[in-house]
Amino acid sequence: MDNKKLAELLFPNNKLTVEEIEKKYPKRVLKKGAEVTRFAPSPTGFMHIGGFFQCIIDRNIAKKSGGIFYLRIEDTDKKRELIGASTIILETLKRYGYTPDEYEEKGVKVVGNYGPYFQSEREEIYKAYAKKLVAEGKAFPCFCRKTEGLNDVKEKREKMFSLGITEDKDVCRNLTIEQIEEYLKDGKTFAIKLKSKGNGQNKIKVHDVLKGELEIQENGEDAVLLKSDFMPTYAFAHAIDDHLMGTTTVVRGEEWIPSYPLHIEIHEALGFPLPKYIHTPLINKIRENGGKTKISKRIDAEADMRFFAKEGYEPKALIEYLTNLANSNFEIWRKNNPSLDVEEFPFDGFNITANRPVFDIVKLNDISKDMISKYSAETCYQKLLAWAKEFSMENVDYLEKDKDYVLKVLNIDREKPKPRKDIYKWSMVLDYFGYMFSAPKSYQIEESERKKFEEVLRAYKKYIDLSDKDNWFNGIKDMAKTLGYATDNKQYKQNPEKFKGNVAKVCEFLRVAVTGHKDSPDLFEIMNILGKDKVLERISLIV
RNA sequence: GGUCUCGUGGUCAAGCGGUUAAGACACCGCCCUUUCACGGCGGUAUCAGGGGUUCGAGUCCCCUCGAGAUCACCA
Repeated sequence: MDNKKLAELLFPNNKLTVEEIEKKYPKRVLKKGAEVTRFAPSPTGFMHIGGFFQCIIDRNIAKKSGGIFYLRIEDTDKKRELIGASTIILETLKRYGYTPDEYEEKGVKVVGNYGPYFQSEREEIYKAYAKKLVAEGKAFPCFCRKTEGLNDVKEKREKMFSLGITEDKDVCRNLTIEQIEEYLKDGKTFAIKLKSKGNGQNKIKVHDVLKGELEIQENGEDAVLLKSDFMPTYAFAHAIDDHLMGTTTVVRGEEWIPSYPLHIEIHEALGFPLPKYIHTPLINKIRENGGKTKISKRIDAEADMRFFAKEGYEPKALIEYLTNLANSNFEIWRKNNPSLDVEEFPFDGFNITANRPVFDIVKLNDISKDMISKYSAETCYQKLLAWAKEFSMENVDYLEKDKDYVLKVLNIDREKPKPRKDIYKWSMVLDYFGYMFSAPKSYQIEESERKKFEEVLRAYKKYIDLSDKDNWFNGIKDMAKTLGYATDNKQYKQNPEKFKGNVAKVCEFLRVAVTGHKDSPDLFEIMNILGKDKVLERISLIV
């Protein structure tokens, strides 16, 4: 068969040659050891936390080596594409301070010389390489009817599994040029498939940075390179783009390992050297039955990066949490360098734990609490306001009008050497300090203590003194003594039966009356900010 | 079903043939304290199981089991 003739037959209008393309994408001039990485999502919805996890690795590898981190949108499947998804992805990256070195904002701008960065705009490139492979006899047209609909595909798949078929050499590879000409004349559409030289029974050794050498079945399948709409498949586009764009290390999820041999064969057919591969572990969640499964868009809110924005998590807190998942020595570093930015951490992208981690929001909360506890009241206010403007408009007015009061509230137990650590996301603030804005709706008090509770409140009306903290407490102490409570904790502990309780108990009652809760920040601060009138007003609501 | 990956406390995990098996989160207790916290100190709890190799195994080998991923003209 005359392959050159076949190539012309199949691609009569594609004059762009591979040589011309290669000239447009010269080798990157970077310092020795510089790594080029990329994040290459398909715009099918929101940005997934697993994708962001990979971005952290990508960016660190590039940054630490003085290389390039770029964003490429893999929008070759029109059916699955969601309008606006690529914008969400870029916005998410920017929110976390991860603006790529090269990227494209559709209709706005292109940053970088290796674009277009949307695969749908690179059709001519893929066709040129496909044409070349056909001309070299390494690929062929397949006229088989496309499998329509997901159910058909699934059924066919199930059948193949049950039969244990590992090879799939396509019948169309044996078509004669006359047959092809005829099909073409009939207007039949075709896909371009790789003429695989592999054997599914053979094992080949492949290399992954994290897992080392892996032994997997060789690719034995005539995989589709160009779909019948002439858009490339992932495998084909990946090989071409990462070659042209100079990617040195491919970071992707470990779900790609099984198709790794295919990618290798495509690289070989194309004559491209293989980049390094890092197959990252998938992030899991614990399920009700105790098992773990990969964190999923459908059931886990945290899979969507927008969740953290909406909840008002600090971007850096999430970065630190995820960084720790990748490099667990981060915690020790953080302990030794409490004031450094996470960017300074000597991240090792080539040495990431191979286990599949379980996403633990409690741990994230802890990191976040610690971070926020170090902020000044003013910083808190600004961040809270920014969050409200984006996700809680109904509170913006109030926050702006009563800035001074909010600032006072935020300042409770803050800006001191050992600040309180309670706030971990901005969405919780107004609720958490709800009692500073309106009287509590319920009180955390047991019925058995109700009488004592009310007795204390009645008495306190006479003892209240907010002139300063000492006077305030002396007033409470005097009252406690009069009512039969211990004012000395040690005395109380020695003879608890002699007293109704200790001052602590009295404070608890007062706290509950004012805030509704048994736990709240410094009580004097709260009363002081509220003012004597409001405190008395709240007490009057009860007795 | 085939193939591959991964199994150290509840969770994240150090560990690379000899350790009292780090550390962090969570949990519990004590101390500090005018309350709640913060902080300090301490505690419970882990090598999936079974065989080897070795003077010695979480660490090396084999098997079993468990969990996960994948097998599309989706990425």
